[in-house]
Amino acid sequence: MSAKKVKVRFAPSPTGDLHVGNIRTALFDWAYARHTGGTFLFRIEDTDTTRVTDEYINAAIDTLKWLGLQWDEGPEVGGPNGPYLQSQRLDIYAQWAQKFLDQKDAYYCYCSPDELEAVREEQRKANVAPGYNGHCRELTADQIAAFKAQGREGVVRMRMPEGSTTFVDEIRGEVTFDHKFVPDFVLVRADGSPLYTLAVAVDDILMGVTHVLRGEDLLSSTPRQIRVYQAMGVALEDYPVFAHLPFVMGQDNAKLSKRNGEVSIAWYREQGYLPEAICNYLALLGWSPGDDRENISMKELTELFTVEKVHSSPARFDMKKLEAINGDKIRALSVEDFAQWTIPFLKKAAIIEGTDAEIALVKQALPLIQERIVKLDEAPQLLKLLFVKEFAIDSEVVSKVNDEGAKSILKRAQSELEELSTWNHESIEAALRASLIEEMGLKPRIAFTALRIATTGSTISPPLFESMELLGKQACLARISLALSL
RNA sequence: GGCCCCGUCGUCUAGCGGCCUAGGACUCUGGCUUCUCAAGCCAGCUACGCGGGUUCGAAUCCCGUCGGGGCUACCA
Repeated sequence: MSAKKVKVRFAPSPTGDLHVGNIRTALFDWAYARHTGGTFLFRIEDTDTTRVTDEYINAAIDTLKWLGLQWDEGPEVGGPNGPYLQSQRLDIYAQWAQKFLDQKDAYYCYCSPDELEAVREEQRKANVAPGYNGHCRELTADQIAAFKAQGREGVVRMRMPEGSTTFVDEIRGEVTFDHKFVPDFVLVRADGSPLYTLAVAVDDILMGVTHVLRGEDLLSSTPRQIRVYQAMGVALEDYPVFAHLPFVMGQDNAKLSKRNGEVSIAWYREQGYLPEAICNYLALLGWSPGDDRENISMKELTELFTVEKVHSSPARFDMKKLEAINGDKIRALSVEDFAQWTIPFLKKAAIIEGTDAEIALVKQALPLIQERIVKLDEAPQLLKLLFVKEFAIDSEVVSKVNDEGAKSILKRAQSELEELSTWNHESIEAALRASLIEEMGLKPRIAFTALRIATTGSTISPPLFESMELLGKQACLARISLALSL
């Protein structure tokens, strides 16, 4: 391998929201670029105008930023090899296509889609490898004129010579494709627009990409890219290094889809997964540092990541493990960072409006829930007891504080708490234990459950005494009175 | 069908000829702790797809087989 500076590209085709598989690829691309001190290039492959939209392009840019996968060249930041949207590079592809035609590496093909499909159908019936049959390979000028007279617009097709293509995949080793199974492929549509096969190869060369780390679904298209390099006159040593990453599969061993798990990163963001957790988890799918380490920061990933440690076998996506890692990352957050992440979720759930007083209370309460949640979107449910205007006990547990036993507990607690001069969780707990547990002889579980329901409205809450402290004496007593009046 | 890729606990993985009666993590089960829920701690279950070789010795090398996946577009 040459000593030239590494340049890795992430080049999605935004035909939808970026999904788990895309992100895993982006993460590895980014990590490899950072590990080697190279350049991370971000390119948008929007040659399929029927499927790519501006909305998806913007979402992709936004997602990469949110994840912290900062690119050195690409949309918004620019760079020496722009533009980085293929839709803005059409003239470049047209020039190369023309050059290939001039060199006779490519030719016009006038077969209609229906005719091609008919050929393929015949091949399937005859049990022959389906593919272009070379019908228009050697058309004469007269034949071309005849097609044009019929009003046909030709596509530009690349001529695949006889023989085979062998390349070294950094993950899989040497791979060979016999050209018998790589038919002449289309570079330019009849409407003059380029296809992936043309654009990807031209751009990787023109942009100086040294390493192509991409999904294994593109493995079998590699001989076609190499054919374009040859037609471009690229020297062998200037071909990029290929490494095809294994798939991320869904729970049922099918490709990840809506059916077998949420795939859109936007969904994970809304659920309250931290980017660091997503990246940490995804890093472990198809790669490992080689030892038992699993808690890996972004910085550590850039230090540890090598292509040699990437697997060749596909990995299944496991939401449970992601949740576990997310919980770990949440617990590791400073209160300040945890607050910054959580406040938007509280606002969105209309638990708080965002006043200074609310924020101050939130920050006091957050340590109580930090080890109790796995996703940020669980925070509103646990904290709402501190902020609700119209307090009400959850209907399904109301019956538990309705009976005489519960009322006697609440009455005693009420009188004890009214007497309390110092209002903090230590004093509250001390007073209640002395009266309810020791004097009344109640089991803590019984006594505090009744009180928990009365003051927090639920059987599940942050720690009781700390919650009462934050709620305040007045509110606590008001809620206990309310429960007693039921 | 053809071509290509892949195959260690349920899942992610460690392992690159002897350290393996196969290690870690998640999940699950049981227990401890406990004001609920968590967190934490302890314990347990469960794997080298199968069949042949090579070798003193194979999860590790070779062959076959079975299984899974991708591609087979004027998608990427």
